Amino acid sequence: MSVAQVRDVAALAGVSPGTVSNALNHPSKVSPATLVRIQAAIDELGYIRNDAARQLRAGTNRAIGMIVLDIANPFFTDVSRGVEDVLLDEQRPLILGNSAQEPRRETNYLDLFEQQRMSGVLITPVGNVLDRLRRLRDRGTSVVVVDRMSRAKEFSSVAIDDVMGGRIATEHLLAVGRRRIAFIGGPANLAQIKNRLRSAQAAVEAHGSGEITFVETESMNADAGRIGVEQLLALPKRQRPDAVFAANDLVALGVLQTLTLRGVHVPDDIAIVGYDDIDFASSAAIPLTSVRQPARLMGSTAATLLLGVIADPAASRVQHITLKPELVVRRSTSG
Amino acid sequence: MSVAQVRDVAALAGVSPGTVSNALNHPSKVSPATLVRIQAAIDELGYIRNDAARQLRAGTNRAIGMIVLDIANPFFTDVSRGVEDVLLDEQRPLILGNSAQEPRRETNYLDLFEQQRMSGVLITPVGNVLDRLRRLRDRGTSVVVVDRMSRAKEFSSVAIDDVMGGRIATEHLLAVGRRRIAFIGGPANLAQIKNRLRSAQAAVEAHGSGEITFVETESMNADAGRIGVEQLLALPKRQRPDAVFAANDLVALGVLQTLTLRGVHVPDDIAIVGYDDIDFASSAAIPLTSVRQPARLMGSTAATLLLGVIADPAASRVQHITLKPELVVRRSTSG
DNA sequence: CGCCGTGACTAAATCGTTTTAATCACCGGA
DNA sequence: TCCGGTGATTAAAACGATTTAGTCACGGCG
Repeated sequence: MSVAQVRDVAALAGVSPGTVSNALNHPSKVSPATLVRIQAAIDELGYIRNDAARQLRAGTNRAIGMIVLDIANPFFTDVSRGVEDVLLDEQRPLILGNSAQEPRRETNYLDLFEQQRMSGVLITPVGNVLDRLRRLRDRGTSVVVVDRMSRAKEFSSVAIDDVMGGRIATEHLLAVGRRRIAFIGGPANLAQIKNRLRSAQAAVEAHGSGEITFVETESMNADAGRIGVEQLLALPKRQRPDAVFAANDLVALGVLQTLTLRGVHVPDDIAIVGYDDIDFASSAAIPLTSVRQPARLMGSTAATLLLGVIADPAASRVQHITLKPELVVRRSTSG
Repeated sequence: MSVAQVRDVAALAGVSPGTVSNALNHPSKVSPATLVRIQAAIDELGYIRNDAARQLRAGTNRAIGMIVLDIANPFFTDVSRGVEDVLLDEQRPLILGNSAQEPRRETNYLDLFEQQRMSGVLITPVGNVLDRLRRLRDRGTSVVVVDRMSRAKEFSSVAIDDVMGGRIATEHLLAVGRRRIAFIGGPANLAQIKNRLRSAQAAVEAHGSGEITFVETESMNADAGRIGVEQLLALPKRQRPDAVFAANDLVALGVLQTLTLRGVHVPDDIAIVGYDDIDFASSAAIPLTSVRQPARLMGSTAATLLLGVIADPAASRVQHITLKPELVVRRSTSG
């Protein structure tokens, strides 16, 4: 009995363990007088409930699990902030997992969440986890997909309109007179990449003049941007693009740095549009024009949606919420 | 029996629940033949162990909890990466909590970890949590303090030598001919700030010429840098510093952006040294000289230390490991 | 006066595993 | 032949809470 248990508290307060449990979980069922006696006993013994035992008997874990693509990307930490905003009020702990875009790690976290019988899971999927998500749902864990329209449409989701994002970025570049646009990002099979690229192409076609080339990268960090833009600089000068549309701001910053180093002027020679509008976009020495994604709002929306499903899994119908991005114009496109 | 349990698996495999448990936890005690039968049954039923029950009986939660100061700061995500590197091999889940420098949130996470009977906790404390940490230890949860020398010396810790960091940054500025140095950061009561500032002052004194002014800020992000440097630009030109030593890279980036906007040349007019050497430091358009902190190494070291304590809480003695920072010179101080 | 409802509390069952102690068959050595 | 040891398995206890089904006293009402 190195650590206090309900029975110790009960003994000290002169009641039964059941009453202590009621005091903790259903205070209205206990008389005010004993309530204070029990509280005093708890304080004196420094009692902390054993959550495993509670969970086993109660059958439910209040915690919410979340799996993000890349915790090093400020965009995702912003999303998690939005989730926390909502969960904190509900007194529900958030367990944050980082898949780092590796399916193996994603699976590890899904295993963990499944073993823990989480009440809910928020996920930006990387691998093919549809079956896993179904199984989670069948076991009573509610699921909401974040930042990616769930393909099977059977899970509620919150996403940001990538088609619109691709369009407004491209239209802006066209409006400031750019015609040869390079889209840098990847891998190409990511839904986000596909949508943004496709709608950029559509925007160019609608405009009637201009062209888009696709420079595919393996990942989406600053190094990828550096490598991608080197390919463009290797081209003969007249074939070079006059604008870069980067798949996210990390890539854009890599591009910006390399161009500056090479003496290419931004935006006069090459304009740059990024994506996400992370904090660093505005603190770059040449502030980045970027497609702002309401990351925090997406997080809080997803969390609210999830709580709804948890409250009544049967009644709540599947919803797909799409938020609108917004172009933030800065010096990198309008010198 | 909506979800499969050990007894279902046992029934299907034609063995007892105890044998299934052994197959899962002590495979060597089970004959190879039944091992495969049990595995087949598990696969067929899609059995997932109930971790609450396991934990209750086994008395131990394999998970490690970690509380960081600010998940939006790349420095801390790097630290967590280092922790993950180690834990992944050990098959131990990492539960990441963000205190966001708010004592209330820190306490929430400590409550959670205590209720869950975590086997270990890594923490960069914000509030006064010494009593809480002691209680955790007394209940069998091992504790290691990260990035801050634990004051009471009773918990093992890993930190990075701030005194040395302040010194090498300052010596570098002096070596490239700077004499009027402004230190921007805060709040002043943070141990890190104190140490870095004090040793910078010591370095100037040792050098014999030069001076340091302290511009205190409320927090340590890009906005703080912008605000801080505006104060300096308001000074008459001859009183302006010729170098800025920023308390971290976020601050430095804010400084850099403002100076560039105002037409002040970096590094000719004002040189800048940052701290942390986050990825964005090198992708800034004028790459930042910065004091590199081995964040990932600190994370992995802390995790290894923690695993040692967990393995044998009694035998392992308290250790305080101090890692060395390293100056990375880039264009912001050497045009 | 008898009955029922109610508020406060308790004893005991229960959650799903892991662990302990026991059983059983089999083998080798004395 | 008997005994001890070993390997594989099982039955049952145990973990620490919550919940269920009472028990008990009390008071109001017909």
